[in-house]
Amino acid sequence: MTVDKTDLTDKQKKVLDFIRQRIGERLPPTIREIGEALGFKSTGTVRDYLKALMQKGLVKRMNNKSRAIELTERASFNKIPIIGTIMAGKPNLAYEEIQGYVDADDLFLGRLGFDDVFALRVKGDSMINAGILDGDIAVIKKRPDAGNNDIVAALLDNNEVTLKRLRSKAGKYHLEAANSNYPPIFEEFKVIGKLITVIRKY
Amino acid sequence: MTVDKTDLTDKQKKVLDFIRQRIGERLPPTIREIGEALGFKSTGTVRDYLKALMQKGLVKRMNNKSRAIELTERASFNKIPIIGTIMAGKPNLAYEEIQGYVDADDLFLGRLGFDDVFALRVKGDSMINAGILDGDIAVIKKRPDAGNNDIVAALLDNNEVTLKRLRSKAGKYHLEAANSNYPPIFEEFKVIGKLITVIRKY
DNA sequence: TGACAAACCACACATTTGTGTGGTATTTTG
DNA sequence: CAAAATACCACACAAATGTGTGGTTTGTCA
Repeated sequence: MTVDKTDLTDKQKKVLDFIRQRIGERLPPTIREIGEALGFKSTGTVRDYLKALMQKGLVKRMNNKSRAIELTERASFNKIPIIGTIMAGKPNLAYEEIQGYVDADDLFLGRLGFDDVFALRVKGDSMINAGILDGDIAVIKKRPDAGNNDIVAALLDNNEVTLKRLRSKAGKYHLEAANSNYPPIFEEFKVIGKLITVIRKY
Repeated sequence: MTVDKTDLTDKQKKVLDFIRQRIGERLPPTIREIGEALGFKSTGTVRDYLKALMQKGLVKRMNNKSRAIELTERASFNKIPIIGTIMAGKPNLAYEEIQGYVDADDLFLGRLGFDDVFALRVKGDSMINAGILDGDIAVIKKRPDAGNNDIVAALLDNNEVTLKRLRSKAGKYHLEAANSNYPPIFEEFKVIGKLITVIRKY
């Protein structure tokens, strides 16, 4: 019986979000800080919530230690999910085939809302002349202000997601590989997001 | 009057390192946790150290809040300093011309000792065929186990630091660019470190 | 020499923080 | 319907934690 994030009640989500926010900002909160922030007048109330979140496996704690609240990986939003690979993407980017996580940090991502950011593992050599290699991690920002010459993740008609450079010619956009072996794409496509960071590990 | 890290005494460095370690692992420590870890029998001792570190601008605190110890950017080792540029490096990698910081995280770097890791901004196109472009950030691990075919940061005789691929031929090592416009380097050189990560921000 | 900083200690005290017990009311579920 | 979960509260208590005062010793610097 796996526990799903959707098992959480709205209020439990709010508590979890607050903890996540505080951990991201600085420090995990104390029980009373949680209560004050969310309007609970009793520490017992907060403890009830923490108990629920622990039972659902989203939170870990240490006894008798102040602020010793941790998010489990499942609950953590410091980690951007790596969804599928760029050449074999799904039309909707459901968090179904998460391959792993990339740690996001403000310095890399400029303090973005994590909801709008995800990462894809690049497959293939179609962007090789832009210095993007097979196996690289492409960090993409959704619903972007993508414009001419930006590198974008685009959804094609055949439900493939591909990373290409966006070009405009005579008012019409098309996609261009950075590899002369690949022809430009003039078919219908939808821009999913804009490439903001590339990471390669050796 | 700028404060330099070298202003710190050895003991102060140890305290700072411990705080940094704990923040990286999980939570900032309490005063007593610092004392226990470093063998101080009095909370007053630890407070003296925190006071010194605060005066030197390396640490910030909040009053009456448990574990409310923060490292300032200058002291933070979650941030890897970007030292100079790869083409204009200095023979000793003193932390003198730090251009900025890169956030390191275990997921990117695999929980390395930060002392051994630094970053360089790549200048030039000599590694372009390895997908390393002008302006990229190259994360380097010092004193490495670099071997044949690894990309390394190497110190040349003319005191330049350069990023190249290490090649062995007939038992002798030389450096090779990933760009046919640049000839291989057979002169004397010293391997400083090995490339472990490349980061590119758009 | 005297002033000062570094590097410690002891200990009392205030405040913060976590824990535990025992409630009430409402909603969900078998 | 009864049981369980959710969603709260009050309050006492213990433990953890930060603060403050007042020391000692050692070495450096002017």
